[in-house]
Amino acid sequence: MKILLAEDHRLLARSLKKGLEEEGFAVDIASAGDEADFKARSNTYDVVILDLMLPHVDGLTLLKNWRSENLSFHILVLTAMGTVEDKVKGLDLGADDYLVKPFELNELLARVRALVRRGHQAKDPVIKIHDLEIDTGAKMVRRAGKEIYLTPREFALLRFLAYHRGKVVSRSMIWEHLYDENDDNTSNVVDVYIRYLRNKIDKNHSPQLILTRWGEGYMIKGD
Amino acid sequence: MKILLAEDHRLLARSLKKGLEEEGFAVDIASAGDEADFKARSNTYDVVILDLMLPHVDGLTLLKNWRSENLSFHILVLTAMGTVEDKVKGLDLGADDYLVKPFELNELLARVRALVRRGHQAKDPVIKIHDLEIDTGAKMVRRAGKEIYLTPREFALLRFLAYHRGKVVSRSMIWEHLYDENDDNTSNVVDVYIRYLRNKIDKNHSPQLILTRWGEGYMIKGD
DNA sequence: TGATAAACTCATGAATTCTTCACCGCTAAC
DNA sequence: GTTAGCGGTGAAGAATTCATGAGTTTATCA
Repeated sequence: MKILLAEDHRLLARSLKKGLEEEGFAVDIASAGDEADFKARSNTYDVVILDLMLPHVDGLTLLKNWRSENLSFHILVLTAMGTVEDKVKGLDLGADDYLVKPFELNELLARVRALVRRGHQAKDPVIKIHDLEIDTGAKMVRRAGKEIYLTPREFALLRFLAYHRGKVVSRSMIWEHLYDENDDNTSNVVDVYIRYLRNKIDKNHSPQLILTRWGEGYMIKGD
Repeated sequence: MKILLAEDHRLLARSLKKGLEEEGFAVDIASAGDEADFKARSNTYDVVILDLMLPHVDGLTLLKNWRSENLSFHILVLTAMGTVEDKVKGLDLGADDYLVKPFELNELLARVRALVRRGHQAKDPVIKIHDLEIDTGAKMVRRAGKEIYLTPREFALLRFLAYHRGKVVSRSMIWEHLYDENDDNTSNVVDVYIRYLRNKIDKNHSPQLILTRWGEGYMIKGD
């Protein structure tokens, strides 16, 4: 299992490397953005641990590029405490997991292991539900073969539903995933976006894929 | 299923309460240590979610006391990131599970469900009684293989009965576990919901699973 | 900076669920 | 057998949740 650790802070990087190695991983370190990019492309890593604050090339940029090129490794993003927006952007841009600094080594190890596991059950970046295809890499959606344009939020919502297909997801869960602040959520944005999605995806099609469970939340049809 | 949420931070408490309620739990909130202690002793909770940083009476103290008195609820401890010692102490002092802030709602819900299950010595999230299956995770009910839709309250009632299968539960017990501290009861709602349940679950089936114990309450058949 | 798209808020009506209430039938006890 | 109380039942109204259309703010990009 090979891991790329893109972390600028030398001391932290070295101690994480040590911890990961004790766990049996092979660890490369990149201390700047461009270096991380180069290494990520020239080796085959199982997991890339990416600090968003990197010199030379910004972590978010890397994330975006890697994802759009559909590289095979999973990405675990590290963000500093308080930079909430990074977290949101990170997840939107396709990080597989994130961790807020400061964290415990054990926590990091657990999550890396989880990502490695995930990576080995050859997963298709394209989710298919009936005649709906969601290409999570290219951010492309098709229904009955026809391409559909979704705005970023719409796509994020659809992906979240699709990821939990066959299960009811509550508004709170959706809200938490799409937004960050747990503010006095009196708004009905989620409902509105469900409607937008239905207009683009379910309208003039059957069966309806987006279902409502009264008092519980929404759900996308399973297979 | 009734839950006490001992969390000081108002906004977080409210949003967690909402999330838990969408899951079908009745949630009381305590925003200070002494309040939590009082409520925990004067109600019968299935799970107490305890933030260790509480005003007035410290969470660790509560934990220690409750444990030494062998109270019946399970305890899920919330700790702030980085306070490692808290975590260790928490587990040593007998918390049943812990969660480090910030956490995802999904994670919390999963753990609470697990604790509820533990409290009733059920390790399978699917409860089976004769040809009735209750999936407490997916909130799905089947009788004789056929899927049945239940409203949130109906499901909550059935789940409560199922967890106490083979035992008689009084109306007041049912009422206490289905509603939170802000509701007061002078009606026969429980009877009415029993009827709704019977219509959906017992009608046209045998044997009858929901039994009446005259003058005592209701009971669902054991195995 | 203005034009355009996206994100969000708000108000309203519809659908569904929740609760109450009145009345009836049944059970248990005298 | 009578009776007092308990539980069952149907229906109506209250309350909650959803769907929807339109308008407002915010972000994006030339």
